[in-house]
Order: sequence, then structure tokens, then C-alpha cells
Amino acid sequence: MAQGILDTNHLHHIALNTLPFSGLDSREKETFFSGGNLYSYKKKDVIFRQGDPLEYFYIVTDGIVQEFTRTNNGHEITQDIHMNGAILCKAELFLQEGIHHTEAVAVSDVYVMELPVKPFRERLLKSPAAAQAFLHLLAQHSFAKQTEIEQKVTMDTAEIVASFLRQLCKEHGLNPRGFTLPYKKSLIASRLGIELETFSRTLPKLKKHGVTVKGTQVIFHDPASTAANVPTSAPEKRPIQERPSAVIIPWRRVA
Amino acid sequence: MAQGILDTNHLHHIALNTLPFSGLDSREKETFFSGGNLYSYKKKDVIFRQGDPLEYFYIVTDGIVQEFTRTNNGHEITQDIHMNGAILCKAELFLQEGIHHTEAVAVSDVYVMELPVKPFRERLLKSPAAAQAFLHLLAQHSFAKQTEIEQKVTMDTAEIVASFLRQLCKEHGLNPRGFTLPYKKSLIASRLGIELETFSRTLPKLKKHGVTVKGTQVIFHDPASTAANVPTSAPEKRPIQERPSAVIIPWRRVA
DNA sequence: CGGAAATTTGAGCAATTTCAACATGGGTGG
DNA sequence: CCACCCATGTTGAAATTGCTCAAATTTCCG
Repeated sequence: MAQGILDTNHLHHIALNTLPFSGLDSREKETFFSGGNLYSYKKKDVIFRQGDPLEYFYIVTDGIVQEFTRTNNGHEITQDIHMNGAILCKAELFLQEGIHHTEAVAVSDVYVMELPVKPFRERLLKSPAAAQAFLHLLAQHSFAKQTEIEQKVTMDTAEIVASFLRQLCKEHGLNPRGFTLPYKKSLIASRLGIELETFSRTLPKLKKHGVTVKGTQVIFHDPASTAANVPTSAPEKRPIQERPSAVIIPWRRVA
Repeated sequence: MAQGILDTNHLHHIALNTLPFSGLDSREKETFFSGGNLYSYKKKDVIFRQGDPLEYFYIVTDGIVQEFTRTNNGHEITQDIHMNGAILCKAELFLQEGIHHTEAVAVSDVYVMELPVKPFRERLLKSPAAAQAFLHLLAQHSFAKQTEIEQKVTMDTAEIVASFLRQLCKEHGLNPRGFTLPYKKSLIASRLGIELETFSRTLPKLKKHGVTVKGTQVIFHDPASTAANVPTSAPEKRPIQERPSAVIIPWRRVA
């Protein structure tokens, strides 16, 4: 973001057009954002902690936020690294505990739109369009997690890293020929659940997968296929089949 | 289930009281289930396949269903093993693709309640209570996936297996002192993303974690702690803190 | 220009997979 | 009722891969 002059309208615009809100009409958008405020955090500031009562949910409008958990056995797991337009606490919003399950820290200087959860939740349920959008959001989130689990099991580290870099490129609309890593390698390693050393040793192997990393520069040798190599679990088409031996059970409810 | 006489009312009752419907009033429940039918599948029958158009979503009322994906690189990943009361295709319902991302196969003879997705989705959005319940469901689902990712990274295989068995026990209200495995070990291994051999070799190590497995019999040596050892990512309480250096940005929307 | 932080590289170790052989067990057909 | 067979699970040993600890570089920044 431009330094010096703070363009709050621009930042607000980002929030307003963040999924799942982008599809709503402008009147509805206004409603959803009443009561929300824009906050600024400095690098390394804690935005919320594990166990904190859940009072706001968050839309990152500028900068980078690390979201992670500390497990009982002392490890620290980076769940995600959020940039422009990301929504935090999606799932917590609809878990009854009413607490944060993760900790969020500003990796860089950051601007965050914060919306009180209670009114937001209530408005959401009253608007079918918004509810659907949010359901879609959560569904995507689940799907993404599942994809990650699958990758961890079926792909070797080099494939996982290559896939991550392609995803990163795609997700943020970066140059498909290559880009500069937006954050530290150690953060990526943590995000991928591997050690920094392993990550580092993996980089040279990426050439076999059409990716070169030199310093913080990432280059794709096959720009066209960047999108294609991002995992989609694409199911191949099959001829339509009859239900094998499913038997429908006639049923009549007894009042 | 009792053999011979098919108690369809009982099976229907299960479906009706499956989350997220249990909280709705009975009139609303009726509405949600109109258009649904009970199907019977024999062991090994395919219920739906990856890539199939998404026409129904499913509630397992009796038996065991394996849900899995075939990845591009030829592996087969068991996403979940569903028993009594489980809901399938939760997330697909709200992904726009309108196709199944997984394949479901009956592991045993099975009864499944099938509801057409379109009317169900529409009704869901019109009912704030139902929408909230479903949002809660998806949120839990996401959370569970995340927990799994964390386990895979922070725990060793023995811990993961022990955790799984405890979870299984708890989730299905089995005897906290021990139970009989409801399905094959190879299925469990697949579900946990490990090889059958690894699973097999891990079983003797479970004693260190208070679990003994002999054949298909599982015994917990510490019944009291079964619940406690199920992962919850329980965040410890901390004293309330001030926001560190967050700065609120005054903002006024320019019409 | 220094010193600290971040990353790379090396060597040995631990754990899981792989391939292969062996055991178990239930079920079926004679 | 028994022998055999196939599915399932167990056990061994080698190969692979990521991790840990340590040291050497490189990059940042003040």
C-alpha cells in the first residue's frame, strides 16, 4: 500500500468486495459493515490469541497475517498465511464455544477490518443471499483443508512445495511467469508442516516440476500449466451408470 | 439393525434427529424431509462416484459407508468412514460445481436416506434456524479437518492411532472400557493415511498410551481419561490483555 | 561496518514405506 | 465334516525420506 497517505476508502472497498460479500447489493453491503472498524497493527503485533473470547471477525485489507495454533505438545502449527481480502475466524463464527481457536500475528504492518460477531451473525442468518455466500465460503474452506490432507498423504515434499507456490501465484493473481516470495521461507515451511531445512533442501528439486527458486525469486518454466498443476482433484468424466443395486424402501410416516 | 423386519420408522427417526435437524421443530423437520427416500444398498455397492452430478445428499441410517477419493497420481484416500447418523456431501451442497468430489461405497449392508439437494438447499436458506445449524455443521467439519492436519504434523503414529480409537469410542457412544472394531483394520489404516503394515506394527506400541488391541478387541486401560485424551486443542486460559498497539483508524464512508 | 537473523549445507538418526514371505481365519464345495 | 482357498493381517529386511543437531553462509538492518 502507498505509504504516508492512508486511503481508508480504498481499504474499505477491499473489505466490501471480499467474498462472500461481493455478490450482495450495495444496500445490503452497507448493513453488514455497520459497526465495523478499521484497525492498524504493527509488525509482530498480536491481533488475537488462542482462548480469547470471540468478539470480532476480521478481514485483512493490507499486509500479511499469520494464523497459527500452539498444540498441547508444544508445537506451533501455521494454519494459514492471510493476505489482502482474507477472512479470519470464518469457522469460529459458527462454533458455539465463542472463543478463538487460533492466534493471529501481524507478519508485516497490517490493516484489518474488524466486525463485531454478534450483529454480523444475526444479519447473516436473515439474508438468504448472505447465508448462502457464507455457506459457500465454509464449504470451500473445508474442501481446501481436505485437499491439503490428501496432498500430505499422496505427494512428496517437492510436489507439495511446487503446488503451494503455484497456488500462491494463482490465488493472488501474480505473474504466472514468476514472482517474489511475499514472506519468509521459514513461514512457508511452517505453513506446509515441514522443517525449514527440509524446505531449503527441496528447492533445488523443484526444477523437475518446472519451478526455479533463487533467493526470493520464483520462476515458473511452464507458465501455461501453472493453473493446471494446481491441485483440483479433478475427477475424470465417466459414462453415466445406473444405480447398481440400490433398492428404494417405500416409506410412510406414521403420525 | 434387527434383521428380517425392516423398521422404516426407526430409520426415519434417525434421519430426522440427525444434526443439524435435531434442533428444529417438528413441523420444520417434516418440511425438510419431504421428497426424501430411504434406500438400501448391499455390501460393496457404490452409492455415488467422483464426478457424478450432485443430486442427493445422504444420511446414513444404518451400516457403514466408506467415502474416499482417487487422486490424480493413483492413490486412494479414505476421507471418512460413516456410520449411523452421518451426513454425506455436506460441503458439496454449497460448492458451485454441482458434482461429487468423492466416491461412496457401502462397507456393509446399508440404509441411506437420500434427499434431493435443490429443494433442500432452498428450504435451508429460508429458515434461519436451519441455516445456522448447517453453518455450525460445516464449521465443525472444517475444525475437525484442521485438527487432523495438526495431528499429522505434531503426533507420532502411535498417538494418532490411539487418538483415533478414543475418538471412535466417544463418537459412537461405545463402552469406554473397550469395544470391538466396527470395521476392518485396513480401512482404519486407509482412513489415517498410513499403510496397513505400519498400522499393524503400531498396535503393540499403543500400550504406552493406555490402549490394548488384540484381534478386533480394543481395551482402554484408563477409561476415565478416554475423553480427556481425545484432542480438543484446548487452549489454556490466559489473563485478559489489552490490545498491544492496535490503532483504530477513524473512517467515514464517502458517498 | 558489525552483529543478528535467516537460510543453506552436512552428517547421522528415526520412522514409514515397500516388497516379500508367512500366518490366520472364515467360508465353500465336495 | 473336512480340506482347501482367498482375503486379511502380521512380520522381516532393505530403501527412502524427513528430522535433528551443528556448522557455514548469506542477508538484513541499524
